Amino acid sequence: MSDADVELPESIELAWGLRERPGKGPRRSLTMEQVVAAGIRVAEGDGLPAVSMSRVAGELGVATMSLYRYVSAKSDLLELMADTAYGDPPAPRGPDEGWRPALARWALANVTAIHRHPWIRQVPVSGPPMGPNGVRWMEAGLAALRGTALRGTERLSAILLVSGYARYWATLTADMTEAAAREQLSPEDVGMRYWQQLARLTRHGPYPAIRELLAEGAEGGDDEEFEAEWRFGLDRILDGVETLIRSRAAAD
Amino acid sequence: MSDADVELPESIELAWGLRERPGKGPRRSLTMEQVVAAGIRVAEGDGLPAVSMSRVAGELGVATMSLYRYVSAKSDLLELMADTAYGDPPAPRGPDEGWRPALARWALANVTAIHRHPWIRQVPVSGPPMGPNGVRWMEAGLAALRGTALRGTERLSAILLVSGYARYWATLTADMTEAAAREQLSPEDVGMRYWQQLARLTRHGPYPAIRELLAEGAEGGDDEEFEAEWRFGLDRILDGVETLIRSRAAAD
DNA sequence: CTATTCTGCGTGCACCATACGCAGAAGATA
DNA sequence: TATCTTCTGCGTATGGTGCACGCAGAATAG
Repeated sequence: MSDADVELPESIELAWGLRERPGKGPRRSLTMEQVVAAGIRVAEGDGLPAVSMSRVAGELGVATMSLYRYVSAKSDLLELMADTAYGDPPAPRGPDEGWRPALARWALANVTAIHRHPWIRQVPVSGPPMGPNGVRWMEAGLAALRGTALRGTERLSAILLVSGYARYWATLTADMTEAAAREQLSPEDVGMRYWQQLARLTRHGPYPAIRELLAEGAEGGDDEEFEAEWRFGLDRILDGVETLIRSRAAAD
Repeated sequence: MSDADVELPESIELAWGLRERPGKGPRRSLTMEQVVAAGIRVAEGDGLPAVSMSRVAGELGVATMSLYRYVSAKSDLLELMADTAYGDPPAPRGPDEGWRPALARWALANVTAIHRHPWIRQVPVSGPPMGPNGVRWMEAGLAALRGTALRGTERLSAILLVSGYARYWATLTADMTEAAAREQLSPEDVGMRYWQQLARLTRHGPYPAIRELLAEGAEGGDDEEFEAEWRFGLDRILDGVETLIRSRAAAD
């Protein structure tokens, strides 16, 4: 099975620059980068819902349908936008760096990337990463675990786990921040309000565990608290990975 | 601060049945349940994109705009649909059941719920759970961790972590299954094809960790392999939680 | 019996993704 | 140089979308 003739989706080939310019026909007046950049500009300014084909085309001064010469559907454009927005992965694991701090850095970089472009989280994921940056992030994540006793598929599962958590976390916090901004409140207030609402809903009825939680005093959301909750989840995952690595190492 | 007068979003109040029928005016001809059920029926049959206000209204034999007497925006309807589709949480932790099997059951129930209604994963989450079922699931998750040495916020973080992973995992597998069905392939083939595509893209260039992974033989996706990867992630998380519980217990 | 309030819903608006096909540009071939 | 082939941008058209607005009439309160 030779890899040379594996078929690739059109927009992926374009994004990787694997497409030779066809001999005939007029020159293209746009580049893929320009189209994607225009989409990002719109999303950055007015949010993902504002990204319509006509709006993006307007941004570039071309007709709406011209975009379909670069992208086979809107979803393609969105995917490429997300890939571009992730940007460069964090620096690879240094020679003296352990897998754990390296993976923690990688996880944080995931969160930062989403927070820098909050609209990313609304781009529906439609499969494993194939864009140039997505693959580079994958490489960086796997590199953090090189040399450990983990098998290949386990390494992959581990970084999928971490990135899933990071995405989930970034989504949650970005949602709260946006809700707060929309209603001219502080994020702390939004958190507080949620606890009050939950308290009202669960005051009566079979919710002992929730009431126990609320009674403990729900200090809802100053910045350190946020940070602490992120660390909590991440540390749980990394502890789990460490447990496995140790047991693997002990078995050899 | 009395909880009694905390303001709640309109559709939430309606869903919890906290709204007394106003004296005046004509009787409503529909119930919230009917509207939500109609939306679910459409999503179930033709996918979430097919859920338009007019389509749902048609399903009920009423005019499009009538729905807005029950729901303040389409996003409200989607949220309520998701809440309803989650259905009953799994059975609470039994008296002889440890926290770990209980939480594992809860995690699996999350996955099952999404797989049973795959469109759920395309409903954008816009905040912490407030629907009746969402809160009940929360209660069940917290209950699994009652009696452990964990603090309240830690318990919450832990179940958020688990449910985030479950959602992420269910999304990934559902995406693959749908892609396979759409192209008349088996899920194994779709996985295999991805590895081939990745191999082609990373054949040249700075991707040593990925090539190492691919060289190890990427047995892509029979059912046990799937199951094993799910267990991998879940066990990592639970190991992490266990580590913390042990250290807390030792400290006392 | 009247005033009030809430109902379902018809109309209208702005906007959306994208199928189709055409005129003309550019290189390939003769 | 002339013709052919292919690819370009894009105008037009289709069949949707969510939802603001306001009206006629139903039901209850006083």
